[in-house]
Amino acid sequence: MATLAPELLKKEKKEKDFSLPPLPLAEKGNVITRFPPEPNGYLHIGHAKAAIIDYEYARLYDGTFILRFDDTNPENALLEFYDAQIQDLRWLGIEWDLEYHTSDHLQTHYKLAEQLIRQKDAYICNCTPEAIKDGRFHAKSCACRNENTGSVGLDLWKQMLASPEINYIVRLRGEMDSDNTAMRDPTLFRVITATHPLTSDNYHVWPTYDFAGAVEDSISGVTHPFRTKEYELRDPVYFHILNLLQLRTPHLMEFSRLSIEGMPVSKRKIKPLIEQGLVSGFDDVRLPTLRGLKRRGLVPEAIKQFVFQQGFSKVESVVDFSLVESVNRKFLDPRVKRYYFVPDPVRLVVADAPKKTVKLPLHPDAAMGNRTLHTASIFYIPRQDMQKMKVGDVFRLKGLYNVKITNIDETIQGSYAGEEIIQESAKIQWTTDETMPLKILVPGLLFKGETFNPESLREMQGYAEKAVARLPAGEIIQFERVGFVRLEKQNNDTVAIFTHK
RNA sequence: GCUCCCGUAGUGUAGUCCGGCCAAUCAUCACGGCCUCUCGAGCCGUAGACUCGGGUUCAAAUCCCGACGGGAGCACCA
Repeated sequence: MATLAPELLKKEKKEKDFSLPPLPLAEKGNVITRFPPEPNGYLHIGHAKAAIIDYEYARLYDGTFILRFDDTNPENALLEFYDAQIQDLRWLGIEWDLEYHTSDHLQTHYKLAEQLIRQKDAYICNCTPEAIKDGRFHAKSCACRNENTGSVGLDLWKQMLASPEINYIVRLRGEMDSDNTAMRDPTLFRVITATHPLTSDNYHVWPTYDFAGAVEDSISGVTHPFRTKEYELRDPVYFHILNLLQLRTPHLMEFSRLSIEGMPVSKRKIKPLIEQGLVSGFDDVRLPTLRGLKRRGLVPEAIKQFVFQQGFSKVESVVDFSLVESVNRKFLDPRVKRYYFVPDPVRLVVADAPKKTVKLPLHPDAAMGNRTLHTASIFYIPRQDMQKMKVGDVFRLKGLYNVKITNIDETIQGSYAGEEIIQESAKIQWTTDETMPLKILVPGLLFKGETFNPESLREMQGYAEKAVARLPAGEIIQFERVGFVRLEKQNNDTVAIFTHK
């Protein structure tokens, strides 16, 4: 083949697909996956990774994909986030076959709990949290373990269900002497009296993640649940619970969390910044929340591809944002309109300027049409470019004609210097005196190491060409020689958010 | 402290299960060139890595042991 058609070999090598590795124990048509967010906040890039992997595997195997809200802690779940998360997922281009809430199934969970207690595989513990913690640390069990199970346990369980005043917990009879502390009789149910956004005050006994997660995965038919690595120690708990209940055990798998250098995802870090007014909210353009990324001009396809490129090993990685940028740029470049923006403008007067009407292409390659500009003798050009120039230099007003500099002062004086393109001359973007003043917000790294970077959001002031004023908010364009930006309305003003170069 | 997971260029990743075809893949970043009326895209090139130490073997990124480094868990959060 190498001798017959060497070009084929070459091409094969170049095409890199980021398709998912095959799933173990998977058959086409028989794969069910699930994405189980807790409705307690906005989705971020880490959630996106999980959701994309879950969703894409279901698709790859012609399977079923479930969106399940793990809302078993009424203190955390907030009504607004069910919807917000749905919107974020839709934006990502993810579709699900089934949607439900773990809180829909509390009665089932109660029945299973009862079964465990009856089997003496779970017990009611009324020790103090401190005692429990201490016991777990020292691998010592308490008296409740043997006393409050079976029929005695069942009785206490009924009391728990009957009154929120009975503040006991249900614990699994695991292995108190296990090396794995997760197995030292983990909590299965506890009393939480906060009002739940969906079930209101109807329930006050709530399953913990260990119980609810395992049970839901099993009874909803999930075949391949993925979770992040920090749950790995809880795998034995997961399987133990299902085995005791004689429920089907899915094929659990873990992958590492995805984090981006300088862009924290944790609410613990972000919330104080919002409260201090250092970031505008969870949709701040410096944040890796889906909303932040969207505002910044990241497109869902790019996020998806970025996730694929990361793969999903168990290696912890801190990705550089430039990897995200480059993927995004490849999506944006072919389909985004070009305009001129002049940062830090300086006035240019071309004394003998011919009056012209020019059509400038909206894209260098793609057929996107033109915008029309009328020029006279007044222009604005970037100060930075002018600082490199001296009297006598010739540069080109990009797409227009050449100008020879005759004087440099507060303003630049120039003279018309012909139309033909001079290969080695600078081509500089410009506006006429018909401009649109525009501010570009330039996001940087929110954190440098562990400390907040006070210069993480800079501003670039300048003039955009007038046509930009007619573009709809939300449009992403490229300002030539500046970078990609997304336009946004902020109190009746249009501002641009710098996406990346 | 104990337990578990992980360790390939600056960053991310393929390869590790089933040792040889790996003088190690691809991307990104950096640098240089070509192309282009953009500092974008495209094309070409340069630079850059198997954490360390032992062992097994004819042969180790790949298997074994140990160290070191990073992460996680020891919640009535998920």
